Amino acid sequence: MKNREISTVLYEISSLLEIDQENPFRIRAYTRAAQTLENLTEDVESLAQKDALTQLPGVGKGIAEKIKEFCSTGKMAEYEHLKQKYSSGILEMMQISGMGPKRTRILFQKLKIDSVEKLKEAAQKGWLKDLEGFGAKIEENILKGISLKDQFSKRMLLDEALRISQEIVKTLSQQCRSLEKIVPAGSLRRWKETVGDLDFLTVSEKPEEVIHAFTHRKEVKRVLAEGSTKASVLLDRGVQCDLRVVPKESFGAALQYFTGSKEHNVALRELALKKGLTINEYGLYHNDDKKKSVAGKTEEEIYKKLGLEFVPPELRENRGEIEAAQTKKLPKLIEEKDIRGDFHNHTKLSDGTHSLEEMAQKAKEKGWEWFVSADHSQSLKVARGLDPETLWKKKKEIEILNQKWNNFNVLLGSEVDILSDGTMDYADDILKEIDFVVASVHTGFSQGEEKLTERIVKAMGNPYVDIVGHLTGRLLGSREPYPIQLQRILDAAAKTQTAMEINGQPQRLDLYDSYAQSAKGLGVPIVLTTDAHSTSQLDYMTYAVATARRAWLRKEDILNCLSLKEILDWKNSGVSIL
DNA sequence: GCCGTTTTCGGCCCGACTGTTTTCAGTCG
Repeated sequence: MKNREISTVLYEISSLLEIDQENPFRIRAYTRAAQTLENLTEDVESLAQKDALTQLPGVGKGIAEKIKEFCSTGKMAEYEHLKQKYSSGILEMMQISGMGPKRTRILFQKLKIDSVEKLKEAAQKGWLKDLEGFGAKIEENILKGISLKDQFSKRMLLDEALRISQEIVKTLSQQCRSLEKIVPAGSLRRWKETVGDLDFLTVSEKPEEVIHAFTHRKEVKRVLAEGSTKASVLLDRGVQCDLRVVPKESFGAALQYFTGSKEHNVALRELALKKGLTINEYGLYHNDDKKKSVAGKTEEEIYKKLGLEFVPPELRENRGEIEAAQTKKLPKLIEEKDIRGDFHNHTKLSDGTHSLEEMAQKAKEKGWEWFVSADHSQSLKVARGLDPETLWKKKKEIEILNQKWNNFNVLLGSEVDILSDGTMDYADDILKEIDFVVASVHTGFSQGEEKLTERIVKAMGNPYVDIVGHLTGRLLGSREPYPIQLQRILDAAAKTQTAMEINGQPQRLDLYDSYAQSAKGLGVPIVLTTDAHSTSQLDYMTYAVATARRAWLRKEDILNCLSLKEILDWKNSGVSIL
C-alpha cells in the first residue's frame, strides 16, 4: 500500500507551496487530498489502475494525474522540482514552533538557511533579529522552539492524556471559585488514538482568576501565551495545554469549535455559509445580522440549526459524518454499558499480575455477565505461556469459580501463538477444549507481507480459532504495523466468520478505527478486548469502546454485547448472527 | 487545484495572541 507514502508527498508539496507563496487555495487542495489518502483503507494503486481516483473527495484531475505518475514511476515531477528549489531540510524548519512559511522563506532567501542546524546557529549568532519583521524576541522564541522541538513532536497515549487532564480538571475546580464549568475538548474528547496537546474549555465570570491559576500551576515549565480569554502552557513533561474561558451563552459553540477536528469544523463552516450562516466559537449567526446569535448555548442546537443530526465527538473527522448527519444516517454508536464481557486478558499464570479469581472478581464488579480468561500459549516463553498441564489446572479452577457465583460465568480462553508456518501453538485436540481461542502473531514480524498474510489466513482456516488478536501488531510510538494484505485477510475472516479484535491497550488500539470500519463493512464480526495484564487494566475496555465508536460501530456489530448463550451459539454454529 | 441545492466560473473558514510595528503581519489552533 502506497497510501501513506503518497499522502506524505502531498503534505510536503503543500508545505513547500506555502513557502513558494502559491495560491492559498491550491495549497489547501493538496492538504485535502493528502488527508483523504491518509484515511483511505482501499489501496490507492488499485484505484489508480481502475481510473477511479477522482471519485475520492479532494482529488480532481490534476492531483489524480500526479498520483498515477507516482504509482508508475515512483516520483512526482512537481515534488522533485520543489525539493530541488528549496532543499528538504526546510520542511523541518517549519516544524519549529514560531516558524511558519513566511519566516522560513525570508530566512532561506536572505540568509540561505535551509536546515534546523543552520537556523540554530544563525539565531545563536544573533543574525535574525536585524531582519525586517524579526526582532530579539522572535529570535529568542525560535531558539526556545528548537530546544523544545522533540518534546513538542511527541504525542501522548490516551491513558496518559486522560490522567493529566483529569488532574488539571480536579485541581482547577478546587482552586477557582469562579469556575462554573471545565471540560476537556480537542482530540482527547474525540478519543483519538494519540493526543498531541490538551485543550480545556471553561466558563467563568472571572476569566483572569482561571487564567492565572492555570498558568501558575507548579508543573508549568513555560507560558507560551497568556491573554484575557486564552492561555497556553507547556508542562514539564513536554505536554502543551491550552485553556479558553468563554461566556456561558457561547459554551456550546466553543465546545463544538475546540473539540474539532479542524477538518470537521472547516466542513461545518462551509455548510453554514451555504445556508447564509456564519459559525465561530461564540455562536451561529445570520450573515446579514452578525449581532444576533441563532445558537450557541449547546452543541446540540448548533448541529440542529445547521440541519444536522447531533454528531458524536468520535465521528468528527470529516470522513463522511456530515453527509450522514444531513440524511439522518448516523449510526447509534456502541456505549460502554452495552458491554457484557471480555475475551482477552491475562492472569499471573502467564505474564499478568493478578490471579484468575482476582481478575474475574473485578470483571464481575464491572457489571459484566461473562469473562473469558485467555493466557498465553506454551511457545511464548518470555510471557510464561501455559503448557497443556497448566491449562487443564486452570480449567478445573474455572469450574470451581463457576459453582461459587450466580449470574456470572468464567470461560477458558487462550491467546494462542500463530507459529511461523501458520499452524497453531496447541494441537487441535487441545484447542477444541478451549472455549474461545484468540490467535495472535508475536514472533517473526519480518517475514514479509506475503508470508505474514498467508500465515494469518491459514490460522483463520483452523476451525477452533475464533478471534484474531491485534492484527497489525503496531505499538504506538515504538513499532510500526507489520506489512499485511488487509483486504485478503478481512475477506478470509468474513468467509470463515473469524472475529477481529479491537485491542484496548492504549499503545495498541489494534485494529484501529479505519481498519475496524472496513472489517465491519465486509461482514467480519468484531470483538472488543482489554488484553488486561492486571485488574485495573480491565478498564481499558473504555479505550476499545472509544475506538469502536470512532469506527462507526453499533452494539449490533460487536460480539461483546451478546449474552453468554448467544456467544456460545455463535462459537458453535460458526454462522453470522450479527 | 477542487467543486457545484444561486454549477463549468468564481468562489474557497475564523478568531486570539505575540511581536513588530504605529495599524498590522505572522503564527497557531
